[in-house]
Amino acid sequence: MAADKISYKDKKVISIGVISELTGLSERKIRYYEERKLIFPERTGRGTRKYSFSDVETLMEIADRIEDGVQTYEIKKEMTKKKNEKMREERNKMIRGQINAQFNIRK
Amino acid sequence: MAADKISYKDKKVISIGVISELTGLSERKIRYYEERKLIFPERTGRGTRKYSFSDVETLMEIADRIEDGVQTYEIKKEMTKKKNEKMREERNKMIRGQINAQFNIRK
DNA sequence: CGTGTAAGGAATTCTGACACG
DNA sequence: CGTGTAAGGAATTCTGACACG
Repeated sequence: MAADKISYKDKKVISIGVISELTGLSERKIRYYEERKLIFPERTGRGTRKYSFSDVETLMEIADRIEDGVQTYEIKKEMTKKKNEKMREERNKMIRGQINAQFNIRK
Repeated sequence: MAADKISYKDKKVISIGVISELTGLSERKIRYYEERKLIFPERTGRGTRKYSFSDVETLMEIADRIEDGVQTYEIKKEMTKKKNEKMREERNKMIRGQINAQFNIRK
């Protein structure tokens, strides 16, 4: 159930034309942000890019940062930082969970 | 928030080629089920069909029924019936909610 | 009835490049 | 650096039709 919801948001099924409409960004911009490693579409068998709803959100954030005059390289650093913070959080949650499990076993 | 989740599942953004891959159905079949009013894609400005993740689920159900030898007309009736049941349920929930609200006001 | 296929056109997407700055 | 654009090719999608049954 929960896995289903994740898959809708992250499943790469949207073509660049629709992404362009959804984000208001030109296809040129979208391809350029990929070149700068800010976005990672999948490719179909014959090379067409496919994006997810998550990618739409990421692109909106990128567009905001660009508007603020931030360079793609800086944006990439920001995004990496955010991702690491999230991973640390997840890890801590897991460790806490395991500690609790230990206590429960001893009871 | 809740509205966001609905929008991902029901947002029509997927082209027929991807839908074909996702469902394993030929494009011919997918277009035919539309002709028989079982599925309702949106169209982009220039006429390209766009489907949602909900449509993927609906198509899988249709494929199952077809495999059972059920005709499209019957499938349509089944789907209409199911939809009506769901709407009755929703309505009852709402009425119950309003009755509860009435009681709360009197308290 | 449900589905495959060949047909021709229109729209989409792709890449590499030139341009401006 | 970020983005527009013209260029040419390849892949996608669309419709209406013929076929089988």
